[in-house]
Amino acid sequence: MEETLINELVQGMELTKQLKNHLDPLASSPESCDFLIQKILSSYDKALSMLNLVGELHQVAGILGPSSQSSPGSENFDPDLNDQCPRDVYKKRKTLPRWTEQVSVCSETGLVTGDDGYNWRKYGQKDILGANFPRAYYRCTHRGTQGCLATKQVQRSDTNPLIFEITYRGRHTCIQTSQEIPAFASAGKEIPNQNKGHHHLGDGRKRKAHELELLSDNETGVRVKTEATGEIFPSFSFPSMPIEPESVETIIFPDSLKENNFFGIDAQEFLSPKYSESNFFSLCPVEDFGYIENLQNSDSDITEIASAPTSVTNSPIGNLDFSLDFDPNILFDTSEFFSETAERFTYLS
DNA sequence: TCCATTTGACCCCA
DNA sequence: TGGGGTCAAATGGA
Repeated sequence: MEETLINELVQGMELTKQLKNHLDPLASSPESCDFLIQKILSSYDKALSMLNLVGELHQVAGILGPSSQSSPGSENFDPDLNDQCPRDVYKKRKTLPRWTEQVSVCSETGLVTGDDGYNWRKYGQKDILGANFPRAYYRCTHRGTQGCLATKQVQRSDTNPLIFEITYRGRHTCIQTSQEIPAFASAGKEIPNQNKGHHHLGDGRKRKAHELELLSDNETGVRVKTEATGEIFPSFSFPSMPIEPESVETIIFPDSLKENNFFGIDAQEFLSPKYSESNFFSLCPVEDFGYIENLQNSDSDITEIASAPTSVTNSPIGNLDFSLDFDPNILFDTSEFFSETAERFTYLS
């Protein structure tokens, strides 16, 4: 916790320095300055939130075992969990912190891929009563090996099909290797314009990590606006460290990022008879920058979130192949920043 | 062969 | 008792 807190503060300081450099009107755009300001505010906000979270984390630590707090990201596997009766397991899971994100996309958007930096495995999908779209259930890949209890649920909003609600439950107690959390800066450089991309990670395996993708036959561009204010600005969050359980966040892809070709993107056909009528998209949430790192797709990724169990290949959305390559130099020195971010993700997990 | 996804069945709780 | 959440066998892809 302390280390993470320090990281946040250090990051805020670094960003402030970068912002200072950007204050030169000839060297920077107003968008990038806004972006940096938001990042700085976010860092300090999270640092403050961490201080307020201490009590909660103690509570969680009591549930998961002492190691979950004293050494986040280390061996936090609760050996008793698997041996417990199902009732106890359910009780534990119920007490895990939970928070929700709403990921929205504007209609003219293209595909956005990425993930939150963690490896998720889908373990179920269910039709929810009263909901037009099924809910997908994911859990951390490291559940078996490290006992990480983090799960998430992804469901498309009924009221606005362009909004996905992602409910996270439990914090990651697993160790995400550096290969699994590549630096964001590498995303734009190492994964440019991939066709039907299969992105190899450190372990050499293809990884299907993105839970949402956005498909469109229109020009790619993602913009997210906060529901509360409608204000459009770069807003990234760290669901790994929720400010408070049950909080709802909206992830926004700023125009500035779009203009800077922020995302390396692949698109693929979206196949679903149930949702093809409205050209449904699937997109990946971007939590901080860690989300954007693993840009990949697979044939199954799209359907796993938003498709009906029985898919038909009559989607009006054709094979798409577009990309947005982010030039990290436009905004700041990403290598340093994202290495810190990766470290923080590892730590938080 | 390994791993991820699918999906029907089961369990728990309101 | 029904719905939400999870399990686990079957299946498929690399």
